[in-house]
Amino acid sequence: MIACPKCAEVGAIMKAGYVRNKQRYVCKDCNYFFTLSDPDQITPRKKTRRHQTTIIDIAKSIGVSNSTVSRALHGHADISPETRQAVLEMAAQMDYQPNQLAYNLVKSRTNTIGMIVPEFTNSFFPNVIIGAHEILTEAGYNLTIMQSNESYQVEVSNTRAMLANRIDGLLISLTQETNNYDHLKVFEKRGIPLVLFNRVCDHVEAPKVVVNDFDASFTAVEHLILNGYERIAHLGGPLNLLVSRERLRGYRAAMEKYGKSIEENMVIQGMFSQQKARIYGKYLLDLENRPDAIFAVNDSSAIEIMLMALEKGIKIPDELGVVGFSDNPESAYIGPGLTTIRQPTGEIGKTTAQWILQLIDSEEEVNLPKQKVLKTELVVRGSSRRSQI
Amino acid sequence: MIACPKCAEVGAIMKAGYVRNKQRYVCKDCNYFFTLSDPDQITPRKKTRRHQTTIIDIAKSIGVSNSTVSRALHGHADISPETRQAVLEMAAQMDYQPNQLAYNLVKSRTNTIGMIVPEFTNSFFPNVIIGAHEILTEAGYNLTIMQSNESYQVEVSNTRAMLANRIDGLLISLTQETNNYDHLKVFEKRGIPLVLFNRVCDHVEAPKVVVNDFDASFTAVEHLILNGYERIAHLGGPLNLLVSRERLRGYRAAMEKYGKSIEENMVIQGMFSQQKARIYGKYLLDLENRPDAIFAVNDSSAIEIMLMALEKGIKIPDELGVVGFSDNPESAYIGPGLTTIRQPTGEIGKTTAQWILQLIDSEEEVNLPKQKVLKTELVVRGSSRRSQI
DNA sequence: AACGTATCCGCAAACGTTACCGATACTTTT
DNA sequence: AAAAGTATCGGTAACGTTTGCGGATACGTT
Repeated sequence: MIACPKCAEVGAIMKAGYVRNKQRYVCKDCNYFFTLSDPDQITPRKKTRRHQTTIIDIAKSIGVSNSTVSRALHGHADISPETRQAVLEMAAQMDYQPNQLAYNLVKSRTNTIGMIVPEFTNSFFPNVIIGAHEILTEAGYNLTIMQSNESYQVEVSNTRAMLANRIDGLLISLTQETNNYDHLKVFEKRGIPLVLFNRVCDHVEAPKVVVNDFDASFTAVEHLILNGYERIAHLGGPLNLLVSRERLRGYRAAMEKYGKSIEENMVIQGMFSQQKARIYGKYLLDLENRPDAIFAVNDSSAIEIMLMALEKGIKIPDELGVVGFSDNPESAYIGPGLTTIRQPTGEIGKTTAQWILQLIDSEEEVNLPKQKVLKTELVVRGSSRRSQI
Repeated sequence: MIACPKCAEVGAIMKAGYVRNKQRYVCKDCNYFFTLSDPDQITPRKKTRRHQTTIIDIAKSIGVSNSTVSRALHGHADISPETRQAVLEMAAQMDYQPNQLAYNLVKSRTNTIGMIVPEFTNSFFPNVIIGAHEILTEAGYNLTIMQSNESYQVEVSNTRAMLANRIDGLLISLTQETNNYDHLKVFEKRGIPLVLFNRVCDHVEAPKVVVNDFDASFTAVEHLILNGYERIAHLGGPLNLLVSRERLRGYRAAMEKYGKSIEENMVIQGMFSQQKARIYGKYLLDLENRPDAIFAVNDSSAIEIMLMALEKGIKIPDELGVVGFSDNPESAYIGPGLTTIRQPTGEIGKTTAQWILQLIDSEEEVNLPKQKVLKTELVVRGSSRRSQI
């Protein structure tokens, strides 16, 4: 018969339904509910996962407490040289690897900086990453990178993941689609440092690292004008990005300064993509009265246009001047080299990283400048160097 | 006077040393040790860090237990629709973000795949990353990337960090310096899946994703030979990398097949770096009897050599044929386009990622093939297309 | 009534570390 | 020798989740 595990009574046991497919009993005497543990089903959940040696293992094997081990491993004070030595040796012997997860949980910090970039296809962001990586590694931080793939949705989900993983700070360059910034404001609210770079926006209270897009754009267009081009088109980026607006402003300013009239049908703001570049390029080159120069928002668009022009037999730079932006590696090598604006990509990364580190260290509100503007450089190559008229 | 906090005795209090620079007392009566809490130093560690709402907060505010909240949030069974609804609403209202760290700790998994690459400067690895990223994101995994910067030391410390962060799997492409593989064997021992790609090695039991380097190399050299080049030099990579050895083998095989004698002073194995490429290039081009073609281990080296040759007035492809490896973006645009081997970078990334996912899912030992070889493609451009003799 | 069943929820133990607060056992000073 | 100081160690509560195991209620069935 079945006996009550509590009062050892035998007579008062009654069935009392099922729990998880196991017969359940109740002892009417002591009102104790119970099920019979199935002896067949011994150790039902065995540790399949190999056990990683923990601090406790070390502690046990040399007969000290885990707090002692912890302190010894971290070179803390309050530990005698002998025990420290013993702990370190045992740790090495047992092949101990600290569990960062537990550490992170208790310290509420991860020593990890997150970075979200829209794309990897151009050389720009990889180079920024290299710069940031250098600084962060030096400071003992890890860098985890995500790619929003120019999609707002992905960007949002990326920030969520970053948040869930409790990164100590976020470096982000926005998607060309991004119009809503609530997902960034969450970081402010949580007090997690945030630095925007390159593709920045207003509407969010965070430091920004950019280049002097206005000046660069102005210089580029001025350069074209000084080389005798008159009817200069601008193939710009999406206007929700500050970069695009600044470059547009620079373009307009330069045109205005030199008294060139802007033909509005030759100012196009579009998305970044090869396909779009082809479409807009075709449009511009097929115009009744086509421009004699094009200032494009990036090198890949510029190159796309150059290739189309060459195909059509339009001579560069004589019949068409082209200037790009960013100085991709291929730009130096294409037909007549592509004149472009070189951005200090490594510097951007470094600056961004340094800034986030400062924000993390300084508990609250250092009054740093809201924005840092790095200098670009006009690289003149064949695509715009017209024999002076 | 000082009173004992326990027995309220006043007479029997004596000093009893210091703890952390604070005077310590003992009550001789009840043998109770204590320190005086400094009233000035009120709330010494105030919660500067903003409190993030936890599951417990939600539980309290709607009067259920935290286990109920947890189950509700995860769409578990055993929760009534009403409570689930209430929990979800409250979670949204309180702006709850799950703490992945705690989750990771209890589940012993992080849903994160680590990736270590030697460099970012060429387009190769970024493209691999794009491919891997796509697959992993789709499967709900995060990808965290580290850069070993072609340094063995950094690679080791990267693997340590990955280990500490308890990644679920590692994708790695080795440094050109890497000769010791103990840091990878740790992963085997721990049962953490590992996939090598591109820069792989023997000596470690893990799946490898590579391209058909031998065939590619053979094809490239054969192509040069068929274009009438006779004295073909090979600028290879460091021989501890399998890639380098395979490419060298392919080179030798092709030369042998067509009865070309190999002049051993024209076979150079060196490190990947622009500087080295320049040095070796100068050496080759300055040889008494210089080669009439060069097959280089990568495009940047090849381009470096092309530029040097052009500078010296050596005509490409007539006086010098050049073939590279990888098809960097700039290779299509340089002077006479650079003939090169296109690698399926995206595919490499995808394959690697798919493989690690399989390894994670299948508990132990699926007998997958040990190695996957992807196909490359010879891209013929101007640098090797000699007018047939 | 007495018993059986299904549904829903709570308790509490992990997960591995850190850090606060004491507690020993000595050594030194008075 | 008593009192005070020093150096070194331990106990244990967090950190925020998940989850196995039971408990409790409500309802259906003999």
